[in-house]
Amino acid sequence: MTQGSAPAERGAREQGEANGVTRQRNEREILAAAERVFARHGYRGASLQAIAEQAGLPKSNVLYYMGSKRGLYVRLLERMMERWNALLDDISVEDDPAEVLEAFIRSKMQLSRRHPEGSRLFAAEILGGAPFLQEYLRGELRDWVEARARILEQWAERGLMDPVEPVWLIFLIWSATQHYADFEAQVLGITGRDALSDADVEEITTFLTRVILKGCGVRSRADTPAG
Amino acid sequence: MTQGSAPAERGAREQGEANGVTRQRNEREILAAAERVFARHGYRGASLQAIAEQAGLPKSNVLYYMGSKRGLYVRLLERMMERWNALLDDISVEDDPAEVLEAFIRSKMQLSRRHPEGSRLFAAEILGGAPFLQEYLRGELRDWVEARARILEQWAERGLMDPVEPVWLIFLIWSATQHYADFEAQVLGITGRDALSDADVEEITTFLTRVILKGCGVRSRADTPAG
DNA sequence: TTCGATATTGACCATTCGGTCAGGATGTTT
DNA sequence: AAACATCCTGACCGAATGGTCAATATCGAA
Repeated sequence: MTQGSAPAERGAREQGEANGVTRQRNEREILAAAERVFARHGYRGASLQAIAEQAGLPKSNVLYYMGSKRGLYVRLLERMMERWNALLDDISVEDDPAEVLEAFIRSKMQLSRRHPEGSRLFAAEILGGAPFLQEYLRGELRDWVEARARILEQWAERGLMDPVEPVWLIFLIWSATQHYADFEAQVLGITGRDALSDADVEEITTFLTRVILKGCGVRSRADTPAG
Repeated sequence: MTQGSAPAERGAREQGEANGVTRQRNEREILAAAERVFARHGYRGASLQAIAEQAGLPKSNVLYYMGSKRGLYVRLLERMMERWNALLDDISVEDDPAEVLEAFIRSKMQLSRRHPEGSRLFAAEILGGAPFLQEYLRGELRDWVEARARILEQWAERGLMDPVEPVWLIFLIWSATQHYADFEAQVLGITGRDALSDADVEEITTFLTRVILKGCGVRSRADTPAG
């Protein structure tokens, strides 16, 4: 269950050049199917058979493309981490807190909406104790949080927002936005909908932005249009 | 994967009377072990072998007590739902919004802290599309939410808080509190701790209460001690 | 001590798991 | 057409899966 070094899988090795259309399509299909199955059942609970069926390919073919179950899983996690890392990559103390926080909430919400399966895959991994992501959490992601936490602190010092613990605030935003992907089944069951519409998502985003910004004492243009 | 009616399992049937000490202890041990394993790996990913090992019993004995994997799982879910249902069971429009909301956040936080495995078990179930809990979500829980939503609306009408969409607010509180159980691995990895102390939990609870109450325009005694 | 009920568990079963491999299909280059 | 490399997949493997069952062990009541 640790990550270790890739054991030189037989197939699927840097065929970026000699790629056919079929290969690309199959690979895409497998990744999409695997994301669904892993998200739904977790690493152990997912079976290559189920993934193959959803991808419309024989199991052997999946292994031919991906080498191993573990390799496939790691690849999916890495793809999700890339999407994640692209979030809010360049902010500085000079930026407007209201704008940045709203952009954060909005982009995080969109990430959950655009990639619900990937979001759930990530959630399942963390839920299981993050066996494959320990290193990432204690390294990259920790630095990411620290850097943004310092900016939030400086905003507080300048009186642009309340002096709240920045890390708890970041967690609050993460959890609130992630919720609508990870707990989709619950949200839909309780609200009695088949799916969340774009309008729903926009409404929720507005709600979260308003409550969280106001809750942290961030001066938002919406609240003080003439100030 | 649907719930259906229990198929009259062979063993473990209303032995509430003729119970020995051993039975009680074994049952408790099995349930605790199963909760851990199901929480970590989900329903499909969990194995009776692993549960039996963690409970210090042979696999056959686990089946003797619990009848089947499915039965064991459902029993755990029901136990968790009972704990959940006990939350905030009696509130009325006459109550003080600040007090009620703080009590909600605090008790939900304590539930996640006291039963982290159960909390993660529930999360895994929802993550997988809630195959066993559809009925509960669309029935009991939905009513629970509706009832509280109406009270929140009335508070807003009376000007005791901002007119926010109550359901989104309830989801916000759920997600923010649940986060510290479900994403514990992430929280610990990022904050660099081995575990969250009581003091940490108290600090987080205070933070959440302050931000959310302020964010919804609820007048809290902490903010206006002389008002 | 005897005896019926309950508790316990090792052996076993059919099925599914991730993964291997030989060999045929396909396609590109000469 | 010949030769070569890549692609594809059915058959198969040992291990693990949830579950059954018969045999044994344990224990309270007679």
